[in-house]
Amino acid sequence: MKNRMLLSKQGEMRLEVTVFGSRPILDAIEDEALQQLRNAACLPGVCGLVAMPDIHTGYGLPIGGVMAVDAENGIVSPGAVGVDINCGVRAVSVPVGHREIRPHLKELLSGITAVVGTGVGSKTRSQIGKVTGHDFRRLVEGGVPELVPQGYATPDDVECTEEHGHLTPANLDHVSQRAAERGSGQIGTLGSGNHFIEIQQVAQVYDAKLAGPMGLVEGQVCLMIHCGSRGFGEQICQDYLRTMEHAMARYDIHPPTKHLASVPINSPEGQAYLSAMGCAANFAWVNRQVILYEIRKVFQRVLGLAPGKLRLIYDVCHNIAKFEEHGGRRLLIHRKGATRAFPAGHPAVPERYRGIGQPAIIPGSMGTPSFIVVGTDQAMTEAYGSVNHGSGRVMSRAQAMGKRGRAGKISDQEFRESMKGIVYMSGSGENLLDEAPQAYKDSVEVVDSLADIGLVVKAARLVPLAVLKG
DNA sequence: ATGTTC
Repeated sequence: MKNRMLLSKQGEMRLEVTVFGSRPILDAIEDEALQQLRNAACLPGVCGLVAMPDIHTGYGLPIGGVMAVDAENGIVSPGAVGVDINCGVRAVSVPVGHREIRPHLKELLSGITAVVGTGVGSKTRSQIGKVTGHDFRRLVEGGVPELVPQGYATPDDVECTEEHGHLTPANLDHVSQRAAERGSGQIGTLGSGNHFIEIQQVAQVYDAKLAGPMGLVEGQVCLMIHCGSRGFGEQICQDYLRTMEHAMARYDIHPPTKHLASVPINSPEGQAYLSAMGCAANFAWVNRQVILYEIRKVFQRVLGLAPGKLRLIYDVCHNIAKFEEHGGRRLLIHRKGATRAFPAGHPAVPERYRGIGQPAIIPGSMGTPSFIVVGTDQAMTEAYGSVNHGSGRVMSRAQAMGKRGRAGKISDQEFRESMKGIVYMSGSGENLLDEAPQAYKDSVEVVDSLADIGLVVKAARLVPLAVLKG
């Protein structure tokens, strides 16, 4: 089968696993990532497991993994959701030509850094992100719709966010005090690592029927925000990994590694995790919304653009577990570094996109193209309505930066060459080599390896003009 | 990803 590899059923595996990718991509996948897939295939109630071409080794399930579990008899596993719960991306169309915006890129980036905290441990700078107590509970339990009454989100923003920016169940009573303390000062912050805010140019529209409803026009500007649930989601993940490690033996669950600690979905611990995970998911959507609100104000000040002109195309998460129906069965779909991309006609797709399919946003690495694609029936059948979430690393952070003498260090000159013509700033104030384009697979090849077999249809390719790295 | 080794 073209662009697919099967990991055959062996040992305790309950099923075979499909990995998508071109031949060169499949050949280069780390053995450890494949072993992580085989391990996950042993978990109770697992009824489907696939991996995307941006697969690489993670904690528990590899990044790029999609694990479907029977909703009645299956387990839930924090390691199959990811540490950064509802890490995700939103894309925004900006009705300005790229030539028009170029002289203002530096001013826009520095304007954004003044209101959006960046770097490890960054704290809220946005006035509207500074919430505590009851207000914090309201936001993480209610999500983006809670921002509408004060005008921090529009009904249109809500409509164009996955799950309308509000996942249930979400009850803060299932979140530790420590997680709430870490999270309450971090709404409206970018964080670090591969998180970024990028101003882009629409380099190519592949299909006007798809790009039209998204407001994407060749030569015009587009904006991307990539971040997650910060210390809040991380603490929730760590808390429940620990809880489940201790509880799972009571349920006679013995995964091949504790990194895949799991409990039954229908256990008190499983239900509590899903409710806490819901809070983290809502936190992340609120986080991206507050950042967009602040960015709209910066664009208004610098370019005189009314806030309503920056239209949210879509907001997708790529680290989450959600109940969905596939093939007549109710399943808990764990997507870890994988993006939901439902096809045309699916009721969860906003009305304006119902005829074309849900936009999925696939960022490249810093300096390389990003894509907006739509899901297909093929992706629904073969991958539980999922596509890749990015390019996927080929080099660890430590390798890229040459830490502890590790091989593979990218030279400063090589990095500068790849970033030619792009304005970039780092919120962390450190070197940017860990996120250099050379540390990632080629985003074009990754997306094409799915497009070539009909799992996605490309709407547009976007290239960076200015990047704020977290 | 992450107050980056509770």
